[in-house]
Amino acid sequence: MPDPFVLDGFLPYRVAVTAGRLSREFSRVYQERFGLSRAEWRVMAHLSQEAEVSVREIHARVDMDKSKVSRAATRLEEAGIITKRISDSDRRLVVLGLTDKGAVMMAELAEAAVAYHAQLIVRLGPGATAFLAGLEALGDADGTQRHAGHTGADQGQ
Amino acid sequence: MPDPFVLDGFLPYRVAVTAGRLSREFSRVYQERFGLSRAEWRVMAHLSQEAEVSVREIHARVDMDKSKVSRAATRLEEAGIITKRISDSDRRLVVLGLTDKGAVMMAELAEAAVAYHAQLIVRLGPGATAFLAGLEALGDADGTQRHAGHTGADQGQ
DNA sequence: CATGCTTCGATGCATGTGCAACGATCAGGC
DNA sequence: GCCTGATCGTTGCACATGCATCGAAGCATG
Repeated sequence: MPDPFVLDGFLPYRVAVTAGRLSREFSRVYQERFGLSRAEWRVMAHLSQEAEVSVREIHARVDMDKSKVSRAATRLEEAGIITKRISDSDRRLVVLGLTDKGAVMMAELAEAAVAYHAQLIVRLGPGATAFLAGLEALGDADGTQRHAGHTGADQGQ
Repeated sequence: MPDPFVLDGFLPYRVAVTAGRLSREFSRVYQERFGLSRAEWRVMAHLSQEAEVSVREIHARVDMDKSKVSRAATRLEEAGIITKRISDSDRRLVVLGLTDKGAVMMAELAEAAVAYHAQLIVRLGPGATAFLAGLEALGDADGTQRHAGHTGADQGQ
């Protein structure tokens, strides 16, 4: 993209479109199969990484407002997929954890995720490593700029 | 990402987070300066590429529901930034165009966009080309799978 | 022209979302 | 202990979003 503005080459635009497509593509797995929303899937995914995660941790690490995390957690709890309990060390914290039912679901989801990811790597071909490095570069650069509090802006949609 | 599922390495997740960050970062320009929403900015951006664009064209080319495009266009028209008129050749089509005021705005926005894009290229360093190729690969692969009508699913998050 | 089918854009409606409170809790100074 | 300020999660509210639907218009066939 030289001087004139060319939308099709504008990076935020292209990344957003790609993100939307990938997200939508994979969403079929958790939506059609388990009826999970995207927010719910993200909470589940975090729980698959660590047995117990607080709402705050999820909120801090990704593009999800804390109210979004909170509501997703409530829905998942009502569905018997996760548990919510007050932390012993800090009673302001709400600690989330998978139920047995949730663990079974997550195992299946993880399998599907790994398969989908492998498929994407194939699409990327030999440039996969460079692509990941690019994401890192963009993400880190942003991390450098952010500091105190957060801007309050919102999600990508 | 080998066998176990690792969220931090999951591509749809990483791309979505990066997209959100870039989008939010650049959104300050059009939000704080012109009070545009993201949807409105996208419509404007399309109009900067071609003098006249129909709602359909914007909807077809990106992750925007036609109702989203329609409403964004209505707001922009009310703000005196764009014009809407019925196409002569096909009276179902609504053709959008920038007003003088809109053109001035877009000129400034384009300048900011070009500057921001250049900044991102710097962040990417020598891997920029490979990163763009990766986006292409992911996007095209998806494009290969889509064919007749569209799935109906929309927008990310 | 008449008929049936498709496409475009707008709109009603239910739901999701971000943001700003708010209560509860914690940490620190005194 | 008491007070002040900060942090965490929830909730109210206004608004955006997606989806289904609708009317208007095109397009094809006869």
